Amino acid sequence: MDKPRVTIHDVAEAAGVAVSSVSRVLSNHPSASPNMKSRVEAAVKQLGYQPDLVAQSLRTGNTRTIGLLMKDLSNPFYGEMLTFLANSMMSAGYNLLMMTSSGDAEGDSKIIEMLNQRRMDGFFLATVTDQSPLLRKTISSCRNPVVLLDRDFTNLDVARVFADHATGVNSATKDLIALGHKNIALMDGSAQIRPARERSNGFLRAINEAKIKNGVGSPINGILSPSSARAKTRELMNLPKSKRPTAIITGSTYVTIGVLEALSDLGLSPGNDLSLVACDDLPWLRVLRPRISTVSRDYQNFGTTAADLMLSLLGGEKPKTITLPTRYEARDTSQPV
Amino acid sequence: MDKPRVTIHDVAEAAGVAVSSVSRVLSNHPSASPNMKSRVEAAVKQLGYQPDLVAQSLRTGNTRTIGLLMKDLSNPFYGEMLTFLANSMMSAGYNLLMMTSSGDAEGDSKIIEMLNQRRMDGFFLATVTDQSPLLRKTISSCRNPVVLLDRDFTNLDVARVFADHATGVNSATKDLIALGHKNIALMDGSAQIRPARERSNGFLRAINEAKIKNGVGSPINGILSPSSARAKTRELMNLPKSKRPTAIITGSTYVTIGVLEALSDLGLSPGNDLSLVACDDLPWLRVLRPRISTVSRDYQNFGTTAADLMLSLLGGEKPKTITLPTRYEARDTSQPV
DNA sequence: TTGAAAGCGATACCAT
DNA sequence: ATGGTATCGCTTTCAA
Repeated sequence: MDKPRVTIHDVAEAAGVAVSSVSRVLSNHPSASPNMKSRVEAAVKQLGYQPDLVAQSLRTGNTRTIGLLMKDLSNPFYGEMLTFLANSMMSAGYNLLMMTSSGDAEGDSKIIEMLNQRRMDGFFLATVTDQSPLLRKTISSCRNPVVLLDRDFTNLDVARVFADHATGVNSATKDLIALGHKNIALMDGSAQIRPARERSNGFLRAINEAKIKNGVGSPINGILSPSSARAKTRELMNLPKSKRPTAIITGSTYVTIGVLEALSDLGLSPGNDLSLVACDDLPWLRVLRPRISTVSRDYQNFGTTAADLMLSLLGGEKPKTITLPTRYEARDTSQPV
Repeated sequence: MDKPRVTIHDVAEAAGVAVSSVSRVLSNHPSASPNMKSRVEAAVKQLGYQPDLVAQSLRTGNTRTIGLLMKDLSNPFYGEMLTFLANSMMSAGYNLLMMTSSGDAEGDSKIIEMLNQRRMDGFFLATVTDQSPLLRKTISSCRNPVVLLDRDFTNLDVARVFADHATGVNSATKDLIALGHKNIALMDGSAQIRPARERSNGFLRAINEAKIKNGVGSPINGILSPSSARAKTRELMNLPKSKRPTAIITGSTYVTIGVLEALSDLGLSPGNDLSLVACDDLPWLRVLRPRISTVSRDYQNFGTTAADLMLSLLGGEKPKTITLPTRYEARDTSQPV
């Protein structure tokens, strides 16, 4: 039942050679006679020896493991993206130690420190905020390569993968304006992280360029669940007609779900009673009727790009920032006022 | 830039004490004078010392890390569930090393071996199949506690968390039969894993008890993507009327999406032209109209139950199997023939 | 080509 | 209560 662990010493003994020789054979060192090789390999096979990766890490100083921190594995976009990230890293021989964010900067900071203590070879970070000086400092203390996933700590010598949310939302907003909308609501999550800020930027740029005064006012941030999106939407739709939005742009999937629920509550139909653009084009959106207009990003591309970037850093290259496109696609719910 | 790592030796030297004393203070050993304590703590603080967890693992033999293997992080149910699993384990002081399945038994077997070499303190496994002797053998060689996530390797001394798919699907099927359906199709994923098999069982039990001969025949397995579900559905709906299903039960989210796409292609509306029951009640289903009948399981419950079970095993308790309920909820798409 | 031994950074036993 | 030292399992330098 409790078989003893077989170590490199056992192999050496069984083969009648020194441990250093065993190590050489196992790591394909050039100087190893065919005879030595076969003896060691026979012993390895016979004993079913498997190297202890913890000991190996302590000695060599690298773990071949990348730490990953993100807020929320249940976020559909990140879930999809992660599959590709993980697969790319795995086929390059790296593993992922995944941590879910605690929800605040102090907690995330602690997690990153822990990953450091575990000697991670690299870090993928999607922290809960990118505006915290504490987190900024903790990240700067990471001894190994860092790739930020759509987070924008400034003046940090790390790599970044961005999605160009601003351009996509800007196109969407411009299209809605061209369709005659003057009361457009952007409902989004936390402005503590880059994506929501970028969407705001793209949105406001279009509003300002068109020189309309947007009846709804500024982007609405801090909506973190379907239920709060639902409540907020009902509130908006009950405004006096002059301030009531004729179009809504939803920044995240959770918001989209809540908005759709609210519209259903109110007996309003998107595309008909108001226009709607959703950010993130997930599979289930394809089965909704009417077809909802979207601003989409490619999660496969995001995942593999982040992995490639990490691998280049591990290979000694310099950190850089890569921005991936987003695309506005008008469907049934982009309609004239 | 490349600051040297500060070790326990550095702390000992700075404090003018022995390394063993530093270790004692850090692990709250009873015999440590207040004076010693304060000297060490001062040195730790001054140097910013943080223990090396790799070295610690090698010495103590435990990593406080649980290995996790699953097919597909993008599977929405597992994504949601994982959040709760991860949070529970983290608050108990454990981390998760997450691996995505390679797609075949050999690959999964290799991954589990690797996790073993990394000295994981435990294993959460949702392998790509639970019918492989190779995998069975590899799992039995795990030295630390194993919790199977809805996988059913028999005669293995490990813990299991099951969802009672059979009962939920059985209720759904019975309801459809009561509504007059005699041609019911169950479309599902791989029968290599327990969930699809259980759904088949629950389905067939209802069919046989009702003594109807189901026009569609046996459950349809092996549907792994929306596109193949879409193709299969079109094929079914083009059958001669006597064999054409009047109701469909979809075993997974991917299948549900594909079926809905196909129905849209064919100009058929669920609830009206045929009945439909979907397994797994995800948030976005709530915004579809008509409301789709579902067989649901509680992902939060699944995640925390799995975590609690693992923690009990780590605490020395015996492995057991826990089965969690599923629930059939009739909505707008369970209609009379 | 091969073996002996030092060392990675901790913990814990054994003296004192 | 404290210090010295063996040990965890491996890699790598240094001699032979």
